[in-house]
Amino acid sequence: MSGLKRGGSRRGYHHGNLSEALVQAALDLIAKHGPAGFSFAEVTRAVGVSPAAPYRHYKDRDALMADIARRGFEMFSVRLLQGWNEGQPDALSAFKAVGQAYLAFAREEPAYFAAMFEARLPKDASRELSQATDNAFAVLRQACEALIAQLPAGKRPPALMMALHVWAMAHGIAALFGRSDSARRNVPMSPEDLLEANMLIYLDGLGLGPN
Amino acid sequence: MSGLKRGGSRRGYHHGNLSEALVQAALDLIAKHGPAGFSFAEVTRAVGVSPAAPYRHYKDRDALMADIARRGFEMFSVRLLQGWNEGQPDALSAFKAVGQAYLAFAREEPAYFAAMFEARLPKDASRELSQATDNAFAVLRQACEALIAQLPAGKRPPALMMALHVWAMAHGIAALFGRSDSARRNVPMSPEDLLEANMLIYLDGLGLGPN
DNA sequence: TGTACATCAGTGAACGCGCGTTCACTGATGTAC
DNA sequence: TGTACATCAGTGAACGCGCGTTCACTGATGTAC
Repeated sequence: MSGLKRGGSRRGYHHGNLSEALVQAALDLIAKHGPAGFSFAEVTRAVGVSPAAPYRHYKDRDALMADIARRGFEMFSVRLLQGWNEGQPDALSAFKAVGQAYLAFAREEPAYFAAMFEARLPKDASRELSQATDNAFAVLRQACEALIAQLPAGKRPPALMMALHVWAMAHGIAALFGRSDSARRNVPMSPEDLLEANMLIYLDGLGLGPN
Repeated sequence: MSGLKRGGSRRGYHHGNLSEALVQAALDLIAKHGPAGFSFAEVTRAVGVSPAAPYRHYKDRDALMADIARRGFEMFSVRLLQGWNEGQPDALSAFKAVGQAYLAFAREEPAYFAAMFEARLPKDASRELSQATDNAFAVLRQACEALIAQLPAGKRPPALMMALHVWAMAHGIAALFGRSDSARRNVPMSPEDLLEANMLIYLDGLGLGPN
């Protein structure tokens, strides 16, 4: 319990939870104006601290952005894992739930989603960010491996390829049709239905159809 | 031949082709720093005109951006149509070529691609932009319809849904793995191979496999 | 063909503004004894 | 328990800069007669 103040009482000279508050304020601004749509200065004003305060916690704007993306990927991994639910009640249902979790995250956390995929962070922004990204992908891959295991040995696609396909399908639909914040092309199907149909047809093509 | 000067001689008081030059300069900057990474002022400096000059041609930065996106979608339609090549030599090959054209465009014209899909333009930015977007999608849909026609009448999926799926697959792969400009996740397959495999499995699932 | 005039397209100076970053500072907290 | 001191986290004023936008202007072009 590092003598930090709790509950955001925010009365004293010390904020107590500034880096957390900076992240939240940045997320608000990203949700409103996109990943490029906030300034370091604007964030300090939203939090109510001096413009020099963030430098105690982040080297610069990009470091804050990378931290937000890292947190995003960590939340994302959790959501995908919850969707997977250890493959229960059966692998196929759990697999669909992973796809739905992908779309739900894009819709419910547009600011994180933008920070993760549209912030143009340098690939080597931080070790932690790379790790968090890999972890999220590992969930997709794990789900694919469980489905692949249901196929006869001679007909199994590479799990890596399948995971990349699933990622691309979910991401394509999320990016094009599944964002609530910015105005996207509207189509006469929900992103959820669209993705489920897409994945079912794809799985059918792999021999994982209802047979 | 509206008395415009040609060849960018750019000696006189009048530029002669300023709006074109502004677009090109903006594309250069977008390629380097992303869709949010250029300012009106920076563009005028690159072109070598006064900071007030663009206002004769564009109301503001967003209007320039929308014009760039419109041009991008028009080029995009042409490239996709070339890929389709009127369904020659056969519908399946032509269909794959459309997918490859999608990826080629994302790779070769990252600035246009970013302006089209990542600039967060308001959906009603301009009538011309909406029209150009619709035209590009119509090419995908047309290709899907040709393939669907090969299926027996009872087994035909809705062309709109199929076109949306194809768009999502191509876009997902392009956005995640197919951009040369920004550092993206690298994987041990080319985006082209990845997309071709994805589409083949999908088509197989629709009953359009090699049989 | 020549001339007067209207229109067009770019000028350049100016403005107020918000930005990122620095600096010496100071209040609050933690710790050694 | 009390006191002295070190460390930490936020201050607030200041800086130079590039931005978008405006304005009256002027050079170049097109056209009517």
